[in-house]
Amino acid sequence: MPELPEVETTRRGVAPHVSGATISDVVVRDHRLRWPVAEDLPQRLRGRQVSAVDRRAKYLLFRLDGDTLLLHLGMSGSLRLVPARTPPEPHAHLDLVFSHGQVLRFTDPRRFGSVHLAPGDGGSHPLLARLGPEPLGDGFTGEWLYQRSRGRRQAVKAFIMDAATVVGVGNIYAAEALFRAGIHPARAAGRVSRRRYGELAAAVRAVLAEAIDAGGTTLRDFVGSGGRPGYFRQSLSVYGRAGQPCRACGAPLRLIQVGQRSTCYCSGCQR
DNA sequence: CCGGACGCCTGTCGGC
DNA sequence: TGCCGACAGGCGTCCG
Repeated sequence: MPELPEVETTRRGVAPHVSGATISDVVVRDHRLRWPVAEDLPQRLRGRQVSAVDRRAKYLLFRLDGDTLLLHLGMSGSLRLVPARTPPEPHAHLDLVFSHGQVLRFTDPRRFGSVHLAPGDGGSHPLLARLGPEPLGDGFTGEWLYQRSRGRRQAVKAFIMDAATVVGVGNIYAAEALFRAGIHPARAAGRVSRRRYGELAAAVRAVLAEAIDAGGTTLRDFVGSGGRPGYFRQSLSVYGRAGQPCRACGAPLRLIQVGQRSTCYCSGCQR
């Protein structure tokens, strides 16, 4: 489900309700996530205060005193704030129960999500240690993409979906950014010019920022922490529109496989 | 080092 | 109606 805009939407929804709140209990209904939930997680979290909720890549970071709880939503995960004693729906695997009476509930049918408690700011955790720059931060530029891509034969779409290149760009927003930049998704990363990487970096930033403003993209079941869907879907130019006419040139949008992922693009607008 | 394939899960949808 | 395969917003790991 979630790429960076959906995770950021979740963060913004959750943070005001849990920042400064104390975890009174942790309920783990199913330990079988992407990695098994640590058996001692409840005892290590109980009684601790959340000072802030941050985000790095697609991870939510719950700041505790000296530690950080890393939470990844995987493909189908979502976080909801619900009143205490709300009966759990199917796949509600984890609850953080707060002393103020609200429960932060993690629901994830496919169980590709994960929860880890890491020391310090979490930055040295193996899952975070090798991540590339944030797309909305200063470290992400066309020049960075250009330098990093020299000599690489990998498709440019797979290249920008690699978290070592830039974090947070998944299948939807990679397709959208490439459309905006006019770059064919299967073009070798090493054969994209410096000028076009400048345009691609700008397109990635713009599409992510717009999607955040819209509360993310809801394809089926994504909802923000308050239960509202994102409405960026109506702004998608290519993702999910195979066979439909390009809004720019009218040509039917094509569907191909790039790096084992379905990829929609316009053969007229993207070269 | 690089890049491609695979696997982890459940739910949904289209075709027969 | 039922079954069956394909596919889905991610990503770590393995292998050549």
